[in-house]
Amino acid sequence: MTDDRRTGLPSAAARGVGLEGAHDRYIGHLDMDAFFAAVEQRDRPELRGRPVIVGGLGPRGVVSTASYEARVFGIGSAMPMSRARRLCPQGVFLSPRFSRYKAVSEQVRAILHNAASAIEPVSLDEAFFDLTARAASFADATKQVIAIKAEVERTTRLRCSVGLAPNRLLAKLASELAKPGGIRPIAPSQVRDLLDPLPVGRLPGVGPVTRRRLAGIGVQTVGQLRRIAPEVLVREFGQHGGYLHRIAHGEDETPVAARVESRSISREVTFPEDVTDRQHLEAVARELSADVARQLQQEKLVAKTVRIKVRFPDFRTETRQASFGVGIDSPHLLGQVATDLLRHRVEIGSGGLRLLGVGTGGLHRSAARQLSLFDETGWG
DNA sequence: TCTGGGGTCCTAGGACCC
DNA sequence: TCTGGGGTCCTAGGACCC
Repeated sequence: MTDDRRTGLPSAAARGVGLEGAHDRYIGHLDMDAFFAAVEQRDRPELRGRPVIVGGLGPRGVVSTASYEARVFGIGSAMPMSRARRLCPQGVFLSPRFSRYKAVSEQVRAILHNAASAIEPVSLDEAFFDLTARAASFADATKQVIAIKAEVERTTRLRCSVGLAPNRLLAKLASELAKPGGIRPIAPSQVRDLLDPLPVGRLPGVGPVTRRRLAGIGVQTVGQLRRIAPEVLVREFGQHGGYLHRIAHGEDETPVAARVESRSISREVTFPEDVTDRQHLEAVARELSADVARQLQQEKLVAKTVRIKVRFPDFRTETRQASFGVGIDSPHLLGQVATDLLRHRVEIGSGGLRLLGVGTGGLHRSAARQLSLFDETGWG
């Protein structure tokens, strides 16, 4: 913001170092419109203009993406598929084809890589990118964004929405405002007028729980949140309170930077029907472990903790974990630990389980990878 | 309406060590 | 015999995001 110096000490301290003299950044956020459904409609022209719903087709599936035609019926992401079918019986219901989406996503990322000094993918259909080092002014950055959007749409034959703003928070809000298919620059001078009327739930990081708690202290809009003293927010929400204060002011110094390494790798399944058979559950645990191990090895990582996750028919969810002094990546060992945890640390009642998951954490590079690093630097 | 699957980050309590 | 405080690691759960 242009008037950062106005607020005084607490927020300046909370923002951390390096702000003084920092000049405006030009941060972009690109979001593919109704991505999974749009890819299906692009690949199969007969689906164009029809309500297309992509998601899990089993009895317990949920909607991943609904095309704009389907949204007219009130269908949206995370909705149970059973409900979506009731709302729109004539809809076209499809299982996701992730490898297809991933290929498109890589095309988009390549374009962004080429155009920006840094990019940070958020998911298959979303990415932040930083034009600060490549643009002479906000107007110049806007021109570049127009070109980027055109290239993405020409290459993929899909529509996207793009936001441009001084930071990630605002860029993300901007791309939402740009939907569908638009470009929305937010200049620093516009920030307050734009934020103040928004409901707090529109801010990233404010979910249902925080929204309810904020409503409890009389806060419903960003403008109201902005007027709450930072000390009050910190007292109520701890660390998160400091974050709330900053985003209410439209402040976000987080850099655009691709994550280097996975912090956790996991697989889980929700069964079509609750499973009571222990043998079956243990077999599934071993399969999930093998999948996790495969990915660990692919990424040249080993795990120091192994975790299982169970969900009961009443939706209660529990986790159990075990840690080790050395890193693990073998499917057999992972499966052994997972089945042990399942057998000895969880009370599975007569109702069985509706979900079983195997996860790993405490990841670090495996020895093999370290050796190859030595090789690369000529020390091998 | 009946709730996926893949993640990230944070919190709080307890063990253990110095 | 009673009792410190800090640091780190582990565990379980939870909020949130796409």
